[in-house]
Amino acid sequence: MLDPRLYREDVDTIRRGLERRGAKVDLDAMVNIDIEKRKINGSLDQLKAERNAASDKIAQLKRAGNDPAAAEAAKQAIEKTRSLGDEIKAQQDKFDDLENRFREMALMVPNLPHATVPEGRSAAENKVVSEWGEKFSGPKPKHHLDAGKELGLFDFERGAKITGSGFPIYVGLGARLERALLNFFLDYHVANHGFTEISPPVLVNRQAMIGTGQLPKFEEDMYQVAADGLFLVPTAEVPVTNMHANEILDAAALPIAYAAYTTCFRREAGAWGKDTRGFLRLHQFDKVEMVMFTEPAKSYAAHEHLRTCAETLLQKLGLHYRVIELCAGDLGFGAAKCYDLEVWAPAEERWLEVSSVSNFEDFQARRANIRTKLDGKTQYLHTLNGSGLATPRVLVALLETHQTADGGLRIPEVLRPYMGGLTEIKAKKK
RNA sequence: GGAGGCGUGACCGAGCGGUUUAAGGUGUCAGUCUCGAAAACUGAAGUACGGGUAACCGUACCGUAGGUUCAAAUCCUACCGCCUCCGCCA
Repeated sequence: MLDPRLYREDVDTIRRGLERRGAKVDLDAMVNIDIEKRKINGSLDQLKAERNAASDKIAQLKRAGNDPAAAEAAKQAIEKTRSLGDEIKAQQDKFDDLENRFREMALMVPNLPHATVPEGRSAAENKVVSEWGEKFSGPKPKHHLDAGKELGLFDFERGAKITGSGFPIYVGLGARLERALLNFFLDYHVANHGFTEISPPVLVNRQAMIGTGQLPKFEEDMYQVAADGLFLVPTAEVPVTNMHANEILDAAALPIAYAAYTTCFRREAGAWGKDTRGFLRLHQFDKVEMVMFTEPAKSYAAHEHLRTCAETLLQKLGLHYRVIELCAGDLGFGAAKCYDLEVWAPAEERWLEVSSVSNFEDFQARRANIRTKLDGKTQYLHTLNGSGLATPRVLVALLETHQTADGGLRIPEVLRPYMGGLTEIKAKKK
């Protein structure tokens, strides 16, 4: 959520920011509601002040006790004040209605892009910031689906049988490899990057989903448990950020850095037909998410730090990747600035997004009411998060990058301790 | 699932219709004392919105949402959360 004061004091800033994003919002309607709301608020406050004064007088008269004249005066005052209550109630209802309408609209307004975010309307205009490692050379490896199937690492057909498409089953060494990746990610962040490990619920309530910005706008992308009014998390960002909702965090404890592994659930409602084959777009996948809470002045340094944390993992896995800086038009709903990490898949012959590192500034903190006391002032802090990392696409890149000549898979050194020392998943002899 | 208890400021905790301006304590900040610190003493200090150049004034906020009343932290209803006991299951 944006600072509500902006709608009164500097609508142009909002207008410009939304234009950069290409977001359509009826700002004029919001401004008008706000003006009307304030008008009513003024007269409402006045009415309440009158009533309070009258009530005080009544209290005084009553305290006079046995004086019959005072008792009579009190009776009359009560009679006179009664109608005030009705008027207050009517005005209050009008005010509440306007406020609710404003809030509903405000929750649908995306964050404003940071000044450093490049201009652009779509992913085509994103900027490549850096590239690490060398482009795969040599004969084109087998496609990850074929390679994985031959090695017996996963089973899409049976996953579809018990649930539907987009819900793969990991089998044998495939399951272990996935678990190895997650353990490596988590252990590495905790041991080397100072993150505290969190294992949160994967079902959350509506308020949490609003707090991080998934709702109300993206309800159709979320899996719901209707009977309990709960949602399956699309990312650990939701429970881990909202952990601190309605709290005032000790400034001395900042920055707070959490790393959380959860399964993630996404309906991908708007993505029919896109990447439906294989691992590239799943309804259920596993991810380690990094979440940070910082004081406002330090969030951009933290943003770079998070990006580095995610990059390190890819380097340790020996994967060729690049860093993308999203342009204004491609930014996610709540992000003020965002880097994507894309890993190269040599058989797929394209870059695959494996991490999205975003700074939300105070956008989520306002929604979830997460504050800190800084220099004697209570204020919203900044939240950030980034994947570190998501397994399916990393697995794809591993299968295609570290494939042996006969279709086996070399296990990167950092994963071997998690694979019982295994150095290679060998191709089955024909 | 059944019965009972409890949700109050950064934290603990009193208040259970009207001088509440939410007592008291802890913690925080400033001052006195001290070479400096601790202790002690004195004082300051909530958040949001609106009005005003400002001092300040008004309004709202005691888990959440309704209700009763001239007036609600206080009474009523529902919901949420926590605790205790019982039952059931691991």
